[in-house]
Amino acid sequence: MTSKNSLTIRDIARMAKVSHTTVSRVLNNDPRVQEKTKKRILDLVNKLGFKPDARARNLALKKSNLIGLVVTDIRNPFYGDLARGIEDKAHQLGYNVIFCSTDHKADRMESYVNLMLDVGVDGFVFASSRLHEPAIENLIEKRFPLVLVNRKLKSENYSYVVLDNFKGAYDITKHLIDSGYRRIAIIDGPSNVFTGLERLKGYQRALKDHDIDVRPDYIFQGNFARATGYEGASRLLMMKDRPEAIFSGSDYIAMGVFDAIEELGLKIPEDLALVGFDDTEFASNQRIRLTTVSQREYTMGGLGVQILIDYIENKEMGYVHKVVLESKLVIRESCGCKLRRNGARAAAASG
Amino acid sequence: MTSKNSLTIRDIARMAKVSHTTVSRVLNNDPRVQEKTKKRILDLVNKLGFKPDARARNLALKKSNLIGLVVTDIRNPFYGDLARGIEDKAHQLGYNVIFCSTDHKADRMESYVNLMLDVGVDGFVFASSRLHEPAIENLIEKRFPLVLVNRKLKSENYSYVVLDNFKGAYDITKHLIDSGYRRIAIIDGPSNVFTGLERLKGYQRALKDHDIDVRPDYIFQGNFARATGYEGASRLLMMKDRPEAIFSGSDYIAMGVFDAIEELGLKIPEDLALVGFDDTEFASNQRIRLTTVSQREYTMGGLGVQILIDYIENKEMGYVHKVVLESKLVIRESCGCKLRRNGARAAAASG
DNA sequence: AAGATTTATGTTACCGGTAACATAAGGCCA
DNA sequence: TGGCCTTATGTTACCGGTAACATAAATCTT
Repeated sequence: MTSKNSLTIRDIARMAKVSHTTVSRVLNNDPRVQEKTKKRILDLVNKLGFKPDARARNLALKKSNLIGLVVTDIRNPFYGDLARGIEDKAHQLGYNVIFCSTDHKADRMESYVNLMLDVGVDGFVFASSRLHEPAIENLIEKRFPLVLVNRKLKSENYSYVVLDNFKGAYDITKHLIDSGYRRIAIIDGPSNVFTGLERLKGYQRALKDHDIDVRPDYIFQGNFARATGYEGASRLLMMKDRPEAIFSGSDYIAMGVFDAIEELGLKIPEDLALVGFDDTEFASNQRIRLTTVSQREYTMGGLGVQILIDYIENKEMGYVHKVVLESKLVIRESCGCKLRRNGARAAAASG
Repeated sequence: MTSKNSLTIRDIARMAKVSHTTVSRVLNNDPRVQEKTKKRILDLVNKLGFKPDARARNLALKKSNLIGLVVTDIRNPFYGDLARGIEDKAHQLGYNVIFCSTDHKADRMESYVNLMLDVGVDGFVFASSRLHEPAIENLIEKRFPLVLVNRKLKSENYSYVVLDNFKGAYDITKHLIDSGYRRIAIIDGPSNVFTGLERLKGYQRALKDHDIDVRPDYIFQGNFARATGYEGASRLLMMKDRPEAIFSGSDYIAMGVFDAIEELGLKIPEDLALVGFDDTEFASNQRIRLTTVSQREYTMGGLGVQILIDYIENKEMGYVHKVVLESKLVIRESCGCKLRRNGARAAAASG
């Protein structure tokens, strides 16, 4: 072969003096073939290094064993972890993964979905989606196999695997409150995205439950990226009554907050308590020690494809799986709770 | 459709009262169709939302427009960047990308290559490979389209895009020397991998060129991961005449070095100078400010696929492209050069 | 031992596109 | 006005697998 293996099962058949169907049977482990015939064919196949053409098989079976993965940006380590979880499970189940990054742009979403549909993917894992996403809703309506991971839409008629973002945000905000902070700001992703919205809600609810005013000027929204953290922190820390604590909607945002803080010469946690969300490698670095919320994105990804493939392979049972994973608070140093525990107790008692 | 669009060009043809070939022609913008016939067909296609079956086309054309990307671990941000560069360029050229992570395990490499071959990829981008990699060498021999990115094999009969790793390592080591350090250790990836080997060589050569002994006990090798950095630094910093400076073969390794250093209560750069390689987001964080070597992995990825697709589409001109990109030193604070410049000048003059 | 059943294998159609090769109709030219 | 060329479209085969159905030989029944 020069690059296309030009041998076909008919060639093998001719050489083995059988019909091509028999060869096909051998290759598919069909029991209806005599042992010695099977051996003769297999020997030839091995000797010649014959590989059946996947394109032909795909066509005949109407199947590609390909899964489309849609993320916001594969460069973001969060999606890297997710992708790896998906990849491992998919390979284990005999599927390959094709991916694309939408950057949250509607037109990219649209065209990538079409591109992947063109390729003939058997199903989709969407890890990027706004709360309202026509391209996805369209597929759901057509009952095309798909699952959302770390995302939800407004509607509920599809399968998803998400973390309990609301609770994660609530818990970490509460942790700040319990540590004695009152002036707590949030730098978050957009609220037209599930995670952004839920984290904002969790934050707001935690404040309300502890009789702390939700100040609009303590809410900064952008995307989940580092630049947003930098801008948000720069803005917030210029205020006359600047916050004592910042809850970043993602560790990546927190990274940007660190950028700003170092520039301003402030210390964490002494001058500002900072917490994040995701528990990325960055957060666990000993120089950073960011208190955050653990996501288990690898697990989410794995669960997601598993559900998807299940659906692809037994689509008659078309019911929907909704998985909500528990969030877990990961307490390190950046929240300053170890410094302020005593004050916290007092405050909690009075609240 | 339930998930498989069951319309075919023959259905459209029947409705438009033409032959299926005419429909095929319209879909492929073949000029040999009358305008009004074309319009009639196009109207039907749009009205019914007809999409030609990619599997059938793939079979007929012996092409899949799919590229296989092989990385070590997609979770590693370095590969994330690379993947994104590849993805963007591939999409732009009408290709999709399917990926897998080998973790540098030979059997995974072998089986993933086969899996992707099964899918029918038109070519490969290998961003993971040891210096000797039978699975890849095998493909090269068969003249299967492929390109290596950030990796080379021992042989030279294939296309690749790499950074000048030797020079990058040389320069950054020299920078440490110029800053006045003499006891310089290295924590590197394995030397059966191109990048690991070249970086080690660059380091050694820089020392030799400045009449500094290459001490074997200052060389710690593992993989390019964080844990290696942690272990290496822990070991090196326990030595009686511990190094004044550490060159980490990757920023990710450097991250592990930070872990160890914080635990030991040492300061960077006062107690230890630290430099990395890759210029990841971590390195540029203001809390970290790691001096490192910029890789331009996004660019490398893009160039890589471009060469690959070129080859796929005009394979007659089967010659090989060898691209070596310039490395660039990114000087931040972790190397301590700003503190020691003066001493450095003196040392350089005497060396 | 004849008919029923099982086993091994072959024949043929099909999946849904593309493409080489007809063919029929209209325009052009001498 | 008949032959030639061009243009629009159709016929048929093909890409390389899978699968339903057919058939022939071997084995099992009774």
